[in-house]
Amino acid sequence: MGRAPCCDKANVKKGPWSPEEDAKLKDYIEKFGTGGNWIALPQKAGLKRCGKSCRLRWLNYLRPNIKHGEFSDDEDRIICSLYASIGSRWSIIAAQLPGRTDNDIKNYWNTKLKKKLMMGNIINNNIITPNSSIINPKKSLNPYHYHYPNYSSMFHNHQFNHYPSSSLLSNHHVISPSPSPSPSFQCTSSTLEYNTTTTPSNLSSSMTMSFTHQGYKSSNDDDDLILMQNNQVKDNSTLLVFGARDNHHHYHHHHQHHDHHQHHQVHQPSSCSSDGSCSVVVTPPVKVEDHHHHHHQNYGNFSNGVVQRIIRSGDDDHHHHDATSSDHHNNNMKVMVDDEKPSFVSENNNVGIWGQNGQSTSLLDYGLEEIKQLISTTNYFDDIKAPEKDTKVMYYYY
DNA sequence: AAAACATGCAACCGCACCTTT
DNA sequence: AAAAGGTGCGGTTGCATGTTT
Repeated sequence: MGRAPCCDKANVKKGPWSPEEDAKLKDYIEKFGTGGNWIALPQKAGLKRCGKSCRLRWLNYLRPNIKHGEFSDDEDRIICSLYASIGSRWSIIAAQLPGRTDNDIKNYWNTKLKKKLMMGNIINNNIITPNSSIINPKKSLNPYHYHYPNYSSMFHNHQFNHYPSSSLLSNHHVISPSPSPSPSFQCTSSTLEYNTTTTPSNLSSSMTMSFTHQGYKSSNDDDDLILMQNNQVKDNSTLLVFGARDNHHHYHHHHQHHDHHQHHQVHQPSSCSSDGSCSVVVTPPVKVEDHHHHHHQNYGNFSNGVVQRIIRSGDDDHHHHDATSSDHHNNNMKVMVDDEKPSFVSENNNVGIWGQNGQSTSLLDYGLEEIKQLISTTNYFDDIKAPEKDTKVMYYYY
């Protein structure tokens, strides 16, 4: 049995708003406010509209300081980066863009920005042939140390990377991320308590790799840990891993993993490793301002196109209080990177969140490729499937 | 010129969650 | 404690407009 409709559909107007309706609604709200009750508002305001419709019209169009029109480069970057870190939580993303509505951003992303990202770039010819094997990042680091003022500059490069369709998911290429100076930002309460300032200038390269499951399963079937294979990283690198194992199916799969409203995964890139360690820690996501939720879904795994955090060990993790499924066993998974086959080990303490010595990397510093990766493993190319056991992750080397 | 197709965007819908009774 | 009411979110739809054939 479904719930009762919020209004009498038969006596309610639908479709576009007329200027008269707009005026009525605007006048009423400016005089009396919403009264905390959208359902009752249309009747009081003399509108034959559903309360939800009034609310939407007000929030998305009529309320003051709504910004329409072109998105700026900065806005693009913020949207991209936040999308990479928290997925399609449009309301949260909108909170970072004054005057923009979630609906606006959502539409913009779906119709333009995503396409820009997928089609409009690979940077400065830093393309490793699609069929190349795993790249030794050491050889790739320095030559690809570029800086871009913003995403827009990348969009305009138009140096297309003509992937064969499936290679988007399975092959390896090196790009230069966009270590642009990014604005710090603060989220409102109930969103991300995140306030950061700087972008490392030493971000040097990134690459994608494929990984294969090695049979590890956590207690939760969805929490597949991964092991790297053929990894040749050897230096003081710190890695960021972007998980994107597509162990679900199509379009909707990530939605069920959104515990939307209160859970917000925070991706916390690390600062430069300076202690000689090659270790990387996969931490579970952070739950922010969660006063209400008690069921946690899959936030610690590599599905659903939401980035995972990988940060170097040795730092304080004062935010790490959300026991997601993947860390029922271990608070963290640690990836040891060395000459030999790397492996995960548990790491139960000293998890760095904000980087070392107060240095932090903005949430807004995701590279283009990372976002593309996320797009490609969520819903943009539904027809492209990774092999069953493959997992795509993205690395950042510092 | 007009039909077909593509695009962008405002608005709607169902659902999950929160609050009130 | 449970049901009902209200809110807000993300996904989807439908239409107006633009573009291509």
